[in-house]
Amino acid sequence: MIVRTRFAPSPTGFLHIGGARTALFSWAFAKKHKGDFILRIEDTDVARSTPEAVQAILDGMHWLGLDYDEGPFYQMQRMDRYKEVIQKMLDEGNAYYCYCSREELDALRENQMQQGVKPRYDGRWRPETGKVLPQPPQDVSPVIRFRNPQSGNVVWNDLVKGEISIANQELDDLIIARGDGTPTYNFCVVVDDWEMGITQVIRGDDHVNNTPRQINMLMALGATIPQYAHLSMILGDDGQKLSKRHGAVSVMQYHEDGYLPEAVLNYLARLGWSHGDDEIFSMQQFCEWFDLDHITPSAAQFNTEKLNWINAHYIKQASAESLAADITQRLVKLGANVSEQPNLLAVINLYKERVSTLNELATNIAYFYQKPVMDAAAAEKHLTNDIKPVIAALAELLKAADWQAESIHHAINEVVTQRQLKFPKVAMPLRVMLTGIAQSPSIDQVMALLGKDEVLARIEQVLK
RNA sequence: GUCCCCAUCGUCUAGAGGCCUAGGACACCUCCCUUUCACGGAGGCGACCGGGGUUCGAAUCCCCGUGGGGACGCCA
Repeated sequence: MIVRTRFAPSPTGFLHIGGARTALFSWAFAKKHKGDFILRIEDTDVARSTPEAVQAILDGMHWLGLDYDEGPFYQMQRMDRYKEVIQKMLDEGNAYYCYCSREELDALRENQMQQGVKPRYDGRWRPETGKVLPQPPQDVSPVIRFRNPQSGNVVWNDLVKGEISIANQELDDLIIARGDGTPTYNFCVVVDDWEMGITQVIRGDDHVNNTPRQINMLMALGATIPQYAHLSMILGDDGQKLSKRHGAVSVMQYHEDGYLPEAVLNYLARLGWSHGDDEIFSMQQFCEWFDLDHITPSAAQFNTEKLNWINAHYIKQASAESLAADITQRLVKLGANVSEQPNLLAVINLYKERVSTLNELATNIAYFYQKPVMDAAAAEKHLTNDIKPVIAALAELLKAADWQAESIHHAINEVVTQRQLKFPKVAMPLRVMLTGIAQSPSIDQVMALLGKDEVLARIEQVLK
């Protein structure tokens, strides 16, 4: 049987890191088995769903390169079909009308909570043989409930968590259609997973408790039960739950912060899944290796430090050419004027092994394209009066120098030898004058790229 | 409260009863490289939640406890 997986977000916000990992695992599972990956937008909560959120999810998936074979399907466009199935369930006695008002239900729930029992519908409108139902009130438009079995257990072998068993007694008759006739989440999922032929449902483990209900409905409909794999959640850097209020960020924020999609993907792949000691691997490799057996059932804490390390790796590995367009944008954002010279590719190559994000890269090389911002502490420490004559002498030598890193190095060495100094004694003030800070790659290479005129101008600026 | 799930270094994890003196990675520390800072290289620190079983033998299986999380909506 062909594998068919799906990612089914509700468009109430951006694609966050947890959703991205769920999508990644579903996607990889389909790829691994040469199956289909389906995108389904669960937008039945009209009040909270927005087109902007749909777009944000699409953007996030596109940035990560998580392409889908089918969809996006929108549940709001499948209303007719849901209503047909509801009618079928009504006809077959698997569903029934319930005329309880919200107030009535609230009171029931509160009462049960107080008594310390699990709040659930008491079945007062559930038809039973020999039972006399109350007279339907005129002013209530009824909801439709699924007639859940009352005995036995629902058992499934979760592909991540192992066997899970829940007693039907713990379940109640859930609402599958609202008073206005629109179907609810648990029902739409059932119809869609069934009719879209989903073979493995890979989703967050906040859905574990929905699974027995869904299985019961699937069985009532005579549908094939898919396999389920419930992924545990991702905690924030601080070990706290990620929520809209606390720490949850869009995957697009990682783009903005200068992370490469391949780094985010690689990091996410290793969060909760492993393949021996392998840490760095391509998505192609991941799709070959991926399986559900090596997913941890426990929650994982997000670790930005490690993401940074992986990102640094991918930046190092990337060609300057592939980074140039992105870096240009970031430089412009920093207010730098990216001109022909110094050559951006050469500058990127000089710096890409030293940074862990693209923002860091852009920030670090900005001084090539705009006047350096002088770090006060560095200036005070290195731009001492006794060194200024030395630099002035060097400037004279440089004026005549052939502008190559090697000849620049020679010029500096000449001054260093003449004055009987250590190399850093000259290199450090130079570094601060030219870059504004006390850290940079080899100063001769920096100077070579910066250009003779600019170097002399910057030295002059400080000396005068 | 009720039900469900989870539990190995600070963090991500390896581990399917003997290969475990518990392995790798990030972080941290030391040293090396060096023109500063990084990068890189070599070392180091550091964990099986507790208690009972089962077994010749348990990080691995079972039970209890503890701790954490999730679910209990006319949200998804």
